[in-house]
Amino acid sequence: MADVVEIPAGERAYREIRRRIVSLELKPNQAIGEVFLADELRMSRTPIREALTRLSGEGLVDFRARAGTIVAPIRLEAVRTAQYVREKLELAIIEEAALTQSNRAIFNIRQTIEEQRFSIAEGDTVLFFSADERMHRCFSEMVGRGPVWTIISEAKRHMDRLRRLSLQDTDLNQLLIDHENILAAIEGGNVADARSVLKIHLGRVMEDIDRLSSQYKDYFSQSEHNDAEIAQ
Amino acid sequence: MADVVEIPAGERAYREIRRRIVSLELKPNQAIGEVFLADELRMSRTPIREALTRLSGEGLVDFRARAGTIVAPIRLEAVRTAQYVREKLELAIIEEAALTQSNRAIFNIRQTIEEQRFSIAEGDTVLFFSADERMHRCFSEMVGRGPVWTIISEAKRHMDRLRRLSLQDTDLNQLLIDHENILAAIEGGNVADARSVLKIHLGRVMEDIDRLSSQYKDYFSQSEHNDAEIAQ
DNA sequence: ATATGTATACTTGTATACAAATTTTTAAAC
DNA sequence: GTTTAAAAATTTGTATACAAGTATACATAT
Repeated sequence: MADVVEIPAGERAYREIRRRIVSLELKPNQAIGEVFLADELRMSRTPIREALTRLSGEGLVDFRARAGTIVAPIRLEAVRTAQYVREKLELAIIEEAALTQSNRAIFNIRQTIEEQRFSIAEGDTVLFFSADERMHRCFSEMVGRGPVWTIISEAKRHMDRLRRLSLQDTDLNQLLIDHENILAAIEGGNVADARSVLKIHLGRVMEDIDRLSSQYKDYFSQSEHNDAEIAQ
Repeated sequence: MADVVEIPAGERAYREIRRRIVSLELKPNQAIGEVFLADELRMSRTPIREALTRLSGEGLVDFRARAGTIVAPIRLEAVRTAQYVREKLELAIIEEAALTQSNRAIFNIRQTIEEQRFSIAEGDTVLFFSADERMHRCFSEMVGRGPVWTIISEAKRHMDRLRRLSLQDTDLNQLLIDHENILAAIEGGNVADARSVLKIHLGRVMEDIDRLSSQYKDYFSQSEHNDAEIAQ
């Protein structure tokens, strides 16, 4: 008997608000009152508050005590950190991947690549990036490091919003070619190639930062000295 | 005029409960009712709930809908992931550190090492590990990657509880020697040494896992297939 | 026109009340 | 003694009420 599980309001709120933030439907620095969201999502303030609390922990929402809540600005420092973390971890993973021979994994990766090709033909950029995510996750999973992708993914949230901004002018075909080359290197067991192609590939994301951060100036944090606090 | 800022109840609850969890004052798998905590910390359930929500996001607390809340068991999978992430990131950082010459940073590191020596003499293991943390953070900061340590630190929380378990039988002097060797390698600009010593050093933490996980069996998760969920 | 002080409206922080689900206890039947 | 069923107690999930701080609008003085 399949138990139909009712998704709790707090969970729904969390997912929906996060979706709106990373999709830029809610813009960085935009004020989001709790009553507004509660009204919008048809629930009381309590689950909304739970969702905002979680999002605040992830750095996507900033509380300003009794003065309002805002979508966190894109912090270039956080983007820079995410890029560093991602590069170090994913390079280590791709290295192991190239040393692993798994037909199953190769098949999965190829499938996401085909999906990317399709999404380019359709002009569906959102689908492209979701397939892209799946592919990178495959790399981690094929070497038994699935949870590492979760860590990368969390560190990457701020970067994801930046990526959204550059969606229009990104050359998706180039990214697709990168992906094919990475897959080829993995299949061929060519560690050096896998590393170098991936490194270049990951670097492309950072290329447009200067342009974007001046074009969408009010989406970014100005101070630059807002570090996430951490009590030992 | 120095504004005396009142720390909000939710924040106090979060810090206190987290402290009790990582210090093993609250034991893994132990039930922690919201009313109990509210009574204990002299506040209502609302800020307690906020704290637990945040801790749940960090994987230190598990909610079981309407059936109670527990301190999350130590998940060996999470420990393994933390070890991997830490090693890859910190090795990259120590490499850069060895290539950086900063008297200021060297001084800071040496100071934490002296503090460690003092804490061993005093038999204060808690102080030792807090100085240890500060030292590792110094490495990140001296190469301009402070926020990376935050990421490591978060990934590391499960490992921290395991470490607490092994406090008694750990040879702190050996760890101190490791630290001195790492510092020497950094000062000498010896990248290879810095890497290899740190790698061995980080590996020591994992040595006692088998013994501990059978000795304190009920502190650990049994299933081993509890991955943190992540919606793309 | 600009600056300043005050009142008002708004927003979050916290407490409390209530609903819904789960676990535990209790009782009964076998 | 064991199993089953029902009832009670416990626990979280959500809504609402209220408290307290913040920002805004407005009047006033310069």
